[in-house]
Amino acid sequence: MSSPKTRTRIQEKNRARVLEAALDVFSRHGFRGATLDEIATEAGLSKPNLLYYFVSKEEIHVTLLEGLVDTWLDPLRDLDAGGDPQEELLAYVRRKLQMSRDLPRESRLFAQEIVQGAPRMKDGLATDLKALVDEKAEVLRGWSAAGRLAPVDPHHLIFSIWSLTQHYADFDVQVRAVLGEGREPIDEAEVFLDALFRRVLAP
Amino acid sequence: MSSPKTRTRIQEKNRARVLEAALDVFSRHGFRGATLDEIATEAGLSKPNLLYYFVSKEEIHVTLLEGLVDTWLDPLRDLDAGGDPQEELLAYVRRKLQMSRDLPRESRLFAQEIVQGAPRMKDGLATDLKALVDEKAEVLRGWSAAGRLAPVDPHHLIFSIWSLTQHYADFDVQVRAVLGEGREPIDEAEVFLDALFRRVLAP
DNA sequence: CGTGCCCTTGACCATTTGGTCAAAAAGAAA
DNA sequence: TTTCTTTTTGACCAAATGGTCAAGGGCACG
Repeated sequence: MSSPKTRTRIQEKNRARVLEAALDVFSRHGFRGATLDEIATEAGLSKPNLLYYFVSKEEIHVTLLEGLVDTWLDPLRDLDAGGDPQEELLAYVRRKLQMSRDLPRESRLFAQEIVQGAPRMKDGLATDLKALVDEKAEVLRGWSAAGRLAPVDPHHLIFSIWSLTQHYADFDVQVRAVLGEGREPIDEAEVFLDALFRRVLAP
Repeated sequence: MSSPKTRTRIQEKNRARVLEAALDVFSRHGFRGATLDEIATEAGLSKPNLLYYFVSKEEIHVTLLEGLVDTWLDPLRDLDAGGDPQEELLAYVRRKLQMSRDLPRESRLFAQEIVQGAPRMKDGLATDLKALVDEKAEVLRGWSAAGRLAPVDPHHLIFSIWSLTQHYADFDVQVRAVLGEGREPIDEAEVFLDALFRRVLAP
């Protein structure tokens, strides 16, 4: 009945501008640290105008987060139980690293939400996320049992992939500070992580 | 001359209480998201009283961060160039994981500062941190060259240790949500990471 | 026990913040 | 062009925020 479907061209465009600006601001300062003024300015709208498209600061944040979860899990969904275990997992690592390269703000937004205790998405974690991870963990367990993959805890293996790839987006400043100028962190990470996981995954 | 050394017992005690409370609040909400009122309340002091011990919100944050850097790097300093490569590095992993267990708030405070671009500690990163890491990276390179350690990029190896261990403090909510109740993430991580790094480090 | 210093606080302040509202401006439809 | 709806905004508001200040309370020490 009251499905919020039909959107004007203007609505479509301005909501997108708001979300784009909000992604920038939220990912830099976290939810509490972000201000509507800053988002509005960066979106090129007045504050009341911004609140014409989203009823509250929280709605913007939640909208952003919701849109993000799927994007975030897609690479894991693509893991094919019918494929070659090592190649499937190495491809997953590559896809996740690619996301750190292409969507660093999204990664940091996500990271901040989790670090701060995920007050606005705990449900999603314990349901959707857990369900998908459990499913894929079962696949990994099967591979291990069949001797096609090292006998490692599948959940922690998945954590290790998340952690190692997202690190290059979330801790970018630190990584660059330590490596010094002239080095391209993620290019190097691609080589490093490929070698690392080849060793880790071999049966 | 104007060294801020001599501190009353009361000063010592109340500064400590403030820092303790601030650690809690900053690690939960980040710098901008934290409020003096919240810190004051949690410290059991009035706001003006709090500002008697620290001149500003920023000074509290900086004090916290400064005190943290050393603690954070100590485990790496302990890496002994004279020891057995694999055992030295595995011990480093264990020490870092122990810090995730014992000092999760400190880890999250640190993480938030980095994720937000390290506006209050960029210098420290590019100087102190880089210097120590470069030094230890040289040790690792030597080990690799001598065939006592896998031939991996030493900087990225160190990043991988940071990332994999701190993940269990910083992303605790997510890890627990995915694992479900009744599992002790860091206990499991100890086993998992030991196995992982044995494979990664072997020459 | 008095004196001087350290500590504490209630009252206060300017600014910022998330959010409202009525009215004007700009489209869209006729 | 007229009418009706969608967008946009200036003015406004209550609450929160970082921070100040003068005055009162406590404590140590002679």
